[in-house]
Amino acid sequence: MVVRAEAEPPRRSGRPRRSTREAASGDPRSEILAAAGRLFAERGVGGTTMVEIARASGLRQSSLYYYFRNKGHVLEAIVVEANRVPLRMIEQVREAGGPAPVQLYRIIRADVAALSSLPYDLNEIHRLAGRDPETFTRYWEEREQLVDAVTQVIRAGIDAGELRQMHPRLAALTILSNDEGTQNWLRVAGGPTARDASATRAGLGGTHAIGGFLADLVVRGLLVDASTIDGVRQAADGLDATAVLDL
Amino acid sequence: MVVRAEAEPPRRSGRPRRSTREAASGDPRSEILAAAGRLFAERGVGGTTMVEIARASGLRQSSLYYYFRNKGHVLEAIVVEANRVPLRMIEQVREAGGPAPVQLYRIIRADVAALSSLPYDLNEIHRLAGRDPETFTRYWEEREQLVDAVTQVIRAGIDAGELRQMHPRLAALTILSNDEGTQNWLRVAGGPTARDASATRAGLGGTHAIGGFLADLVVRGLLVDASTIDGVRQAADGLDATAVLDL
DNA sequence: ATTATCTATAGATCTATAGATAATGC
DNA sequence: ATTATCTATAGATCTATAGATAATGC
Repeated sequence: MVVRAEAEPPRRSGRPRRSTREAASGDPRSEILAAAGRLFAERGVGGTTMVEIARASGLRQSSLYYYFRNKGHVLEAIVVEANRVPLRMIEQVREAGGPAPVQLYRIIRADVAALSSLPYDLNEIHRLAGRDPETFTRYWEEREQLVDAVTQVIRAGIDAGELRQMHPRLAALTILSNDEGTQNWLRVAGGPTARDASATRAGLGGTHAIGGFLADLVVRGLLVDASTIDGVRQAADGLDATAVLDL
Repeated sequence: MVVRAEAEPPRRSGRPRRSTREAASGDPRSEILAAAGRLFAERGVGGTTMVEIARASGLRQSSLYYYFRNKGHVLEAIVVEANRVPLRMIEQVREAGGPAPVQLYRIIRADVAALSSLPYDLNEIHRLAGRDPETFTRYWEEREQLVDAVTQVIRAGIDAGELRQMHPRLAALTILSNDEGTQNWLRVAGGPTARDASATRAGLGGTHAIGGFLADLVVRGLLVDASTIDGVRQAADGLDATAVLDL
């Protein structure tokens, strides 16, 4: 009898892969999605082929069809996550409570960080999801929830007299689109290559600093009394350092 | 393959088109670029074929190659315009002079309007231009000029004590990316269909109002004395109503 | 037997070139 | 003759299915 050398985690069976390089992380489904996400972000969905996704996940092209009916379904699986991350984040912030401006500050900063760690370009997801509403119904519903949640925080701030009188939904949409715009230039910032981009990010103080700058700018712009921004920032930092550090 | 020189009168000869529908506006080159721009924005570059571009410009697929060597060159021709419009606009604003915050206000509002009238998605252009720096050298140079111009306005404002102490380039990048983020949601805002999007735009007061909101928000966030925003807005409106109305 | 992969391939594009053709201009 | 378009098509993909195969599990 041969003694098995390694402890086997969620061991699968089936014919072994030809290519041993790549992959090896978790389950193939997730590997495929991760690889596809990276490629979609880099080359766009239309510019990415199943062969490329396969190669990037250590499989042969046809093996992808064991997990996904076609490229559209790969995209859909990715997109489902797109709103989830920010949505969960906002809920946490709202549960933690505190004044509306503080919540807003934390939401913006966390959103920038969350978006810039996404493996794909949200703006492209928007475009694609807009083109095929049938498939992406769920996406648009959750997107709506996201806008609603931010709108409510803003409305609460207005009612409390902390934020200026304004159109809350317009403000919410503007804020979210600012975050997404920021994600976009964090991706390409400063020039063509990824090296330049990360150098620029670093030069400007990193994602956290950039998100902080945007949060500062926006919240200050919304406050009735702009001079209270320092207190808001400190309160937001305080909370970040404890309850929701993991964001 | 004879490429036509930069002729001045729009000459008309050659075999007649099969399809009389569509086109007919100016020279074929511009028609192709306009059609391609629309399609690229809608479906992405990778998701657009030469057949589709041809059909949309009233030609047969192969006829496109009379004007452009390949799809990449069509894209390049479009991209060249991408920074030009905002760049020209910023120059005009700077020439018109006035306090930095007023200039900034006008730049933001005009930029949002300019971007949302572009026939393609700037964010995708960024991504594509980032992937092929060789072809898009000119694009990145002009993009850099754009960032520089805004940076200088901000620096002037800081020096004059009108704007808060901050990292001018970070602020400039943030502002430009906000404008672009706004373009993006103006495109898809509120949901899947174009009808919804324009309804949402209208419901929120139109492009001008949205740009105004963003300008208000950002400039207020940057001002040393936030209460001066009303004067800034009025000054910006005053100038808009005279010198640079055409923006 | 079940599972996860592979190889092979048809059918469907899509690109880019070659060469024909229908106008106007000389 | 020159120009702008057309038709036709080779060659290059790319997708998605069929069917084979190599593991483990029973």
